[in-house]
Amino acid sequence: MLQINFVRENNQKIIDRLKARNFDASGIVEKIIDVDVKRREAQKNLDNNLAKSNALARQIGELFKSGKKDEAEKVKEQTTQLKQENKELQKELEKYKEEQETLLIQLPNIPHEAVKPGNTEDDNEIIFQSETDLKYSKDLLPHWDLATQYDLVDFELGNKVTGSGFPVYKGKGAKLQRALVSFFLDKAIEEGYAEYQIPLVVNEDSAFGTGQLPDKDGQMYHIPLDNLFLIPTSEVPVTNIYRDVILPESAFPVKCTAYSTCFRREAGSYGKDVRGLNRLHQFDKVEIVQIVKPENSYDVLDEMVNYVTSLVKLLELPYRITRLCGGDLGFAAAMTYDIEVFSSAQNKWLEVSSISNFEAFQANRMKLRYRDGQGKIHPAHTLNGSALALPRIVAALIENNQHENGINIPGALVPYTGFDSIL
RNA sequence: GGAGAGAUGGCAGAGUGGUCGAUUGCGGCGGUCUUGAAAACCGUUGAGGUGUAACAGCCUCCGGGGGUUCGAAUCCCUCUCUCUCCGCCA
Repeated sequence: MLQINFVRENNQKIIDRLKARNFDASGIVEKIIDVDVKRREAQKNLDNNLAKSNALARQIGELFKSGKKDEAEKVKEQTTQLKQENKELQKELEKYKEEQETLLIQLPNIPHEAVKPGNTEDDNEIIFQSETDLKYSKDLLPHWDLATQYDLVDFELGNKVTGSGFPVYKGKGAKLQRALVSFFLDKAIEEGYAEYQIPLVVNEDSAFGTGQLPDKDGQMYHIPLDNLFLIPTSEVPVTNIYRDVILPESAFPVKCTAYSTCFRREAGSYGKDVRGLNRLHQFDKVEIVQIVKPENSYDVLDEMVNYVTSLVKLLELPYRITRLCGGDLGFAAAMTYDIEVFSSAQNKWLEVSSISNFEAFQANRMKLRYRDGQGKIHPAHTLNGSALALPRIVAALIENNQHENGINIPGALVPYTGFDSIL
C-alpha cells in the first residue's frame, strides 16, 4: 500500500508510472486526493470540538472538587450540544477514513523506473540465458512419464486421496524432495539466512500484510470455521513476523529462510501448463526473505538473484533470468526477476523462482518500520524469493538427466539423496 | 470440550471514575566520574493524526468493537487472544 502522504505529493508520478502496468490510476488518485482533503477537514473539526469538550469536562471536575455543584450543573448543559456534534463529526471522519483506505488498497505498487511496460510474460526482458547443449528431442520423456516409469510420483493416488494437483511422492521421488529441501536450507544458512519453521495457516491480518488479501482472495484455501488461510508461500508467515515492528538500524539486514509446503487454489488454471508437476495445488518450497534499509534494497535484490542463480548452477540446470514487464508484475512488487530452468522434454522454460523487491509496499501495510540514526521512523523495504520451488526443479532434473537406463543425480545433491542415480 | 484467571509503554509491573499518555523498576540513549570499562549519580526515552518553514499547540490510542458518564486504563456489554487446572491426544 502506498502512503497517503506519498500519494498526495506524487500523484502525477504515480499515474505515469502505473501506466507501465497498464493500470489507469487517474480516477482512483483523483478520488484519493479529494477524500484526503475532506478527511483532514473533518479531522480538524473533530479535534477542535474534542478540545472544547475536554476543557469543559476539566472545568466541571474542578467545580465539583471545590463544592460548587450548581455551577458545575450549569456548565454541564453546555456539553450536550458538543457531544451530539462530536458524534456526527466522528461518523463523518470514519466514513472518509474508510473511503481513503478502500481506495489506497486498490493501488498496486509503482514499478521501478527500469521496469519495461508490457502486457504479458511475452514482454518480459531476458536478462541472461545460459548456453546449453541440451536440446529438445522427441526421444526424451516428459517428467510425468519418467515419474511413473521409475515410480517416483503417483498422480493417480493423489487424485484418489485428495484430488488433482496433490501428487503422492514415492520412494526415491520422496527422498529426492527431502534432499532438495535440506540442500536448499543448508545453502541458505551458509548464505547468512536464519532458518525458521512457520505455521502453514495464517490469519487475516497476515494475509493482508503481505498483500494476498484482498487482491488474491480466491487464490488461497480458506478455513471459514476459524477464518484462517493456508499459506500460498512462506513469505506470508515469515514477513509477518515483523508486522507492527519498529526495527533498530542495527538489525539490518534481516535475512530469513523457511521451508514450507505451499497451497494454491490456482483457480482458472487449466490445459497443458498444469500437466504433471508443472502446476500443483500443493508443493514444497524454500523461501528467502530480507528486510533492509531502503537505500540498499536494489543491491540486495541483485544479491538475491545471484544467490538463487548459484543454486540452479549447482544443480547443473540450464537457466535464464527474466525481468518482468509492468503487466506481469505482481500487485505488491516494484521489480521482479524470474529464474526459469529449461525442461528439455517439454521444450520450455519453467519458472522456479520469483525474486521481488516490494520496496515499502508491504511494510506500509504491515507497519514494518525502522528507526534511523536521528530517531526518525521510516518504512523498511522487504524482498523475497523462492530458493527454490521444488516440483519444477524435480521435473527439470529428471527430464534433463534421463538416459537410456535411468536418471542421474547431480553431484551436489548426492550427499543429500544418498544415491547418484535412479534406475 | 469443561472450569477459572488475565490482556497496560521494549520488558517487568502499579494504577478501579477527574490534569493518567499513564507511578516505579529493568533495558535503551545522553552526560558526570574514569587512562578505559564497570559501579554510582544526573538527565532522557511510546505510536499515530492534525498543524508548522521548523518548533509549539491540539486530538487519538492502556487487546478489538460498542455502551454508560460532563469526564473511563478504571464501570457495563461483546468479540478475540493468552495463561492455569481438568478431559482428549501426536
